[in-house]
Amino acid sequence: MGRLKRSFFARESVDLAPALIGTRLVRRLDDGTLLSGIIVEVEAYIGVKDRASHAFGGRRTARNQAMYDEAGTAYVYFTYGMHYCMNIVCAERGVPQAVLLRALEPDPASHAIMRRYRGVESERLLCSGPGRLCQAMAIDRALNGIDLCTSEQAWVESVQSPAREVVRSKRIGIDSAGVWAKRLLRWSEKASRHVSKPVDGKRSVRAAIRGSKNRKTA
DNA sequence: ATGACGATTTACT
DNA sequence: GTAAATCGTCATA
Repeated sequence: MGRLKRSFFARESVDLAPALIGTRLVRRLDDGTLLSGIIVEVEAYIGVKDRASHAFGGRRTARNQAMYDEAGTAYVYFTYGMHYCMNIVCAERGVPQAVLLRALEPDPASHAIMRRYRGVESERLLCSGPGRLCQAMAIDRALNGIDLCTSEQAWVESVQSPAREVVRSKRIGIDSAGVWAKRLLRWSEKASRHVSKPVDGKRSVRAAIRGSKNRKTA
């Protein structure tokens, strides 16, 4: 359906994050190829108070400057020397809030190309993680700072579909953020098998199988 | 100029 | 479960 407008993104990250679940991220390559997927997992980064945010304490650097731009701006950064992560900037200009896109349910028409970009066969592993989804969607530094409300390279669309059950949990990979590591600022579609990590308190299928085996042999 | 580290992923025990 | 991969970024000097 239609591209989401700036008014959709212009709100607090804790409000935007759950609203993004079930919408569609679309990427248009230079040759016109379209790649897309339904957003099934996101995290909110609350701003200067948020120890886990790149903008903690009001930090403003060459890397995170996009976080201070207007709502609907893409904030893409490089991390661990090999992966990209994509955020959607929100709130008002000058207020560094953003929502990290952590997982997509890839649309079937995109599977073949995503498999090539990712180098894996498993559909489940195509977009189930912030670095994975960027690799699958060919999202890199070049998209940092683009306006998702007007860009021809990437945008977000509303989707008509049955209500998706959304669950909250703790954010991933920010254990060193003190009390902020415990806040429930991650949202994911409960039924999705394309989420990057199981929600708190739920073991992965693999862990459950291993657990039952150990129980029998104990 | 330098060193520690990361909003991750992958392979392996 | 643990560890390696791999390099830009940021704080400190």
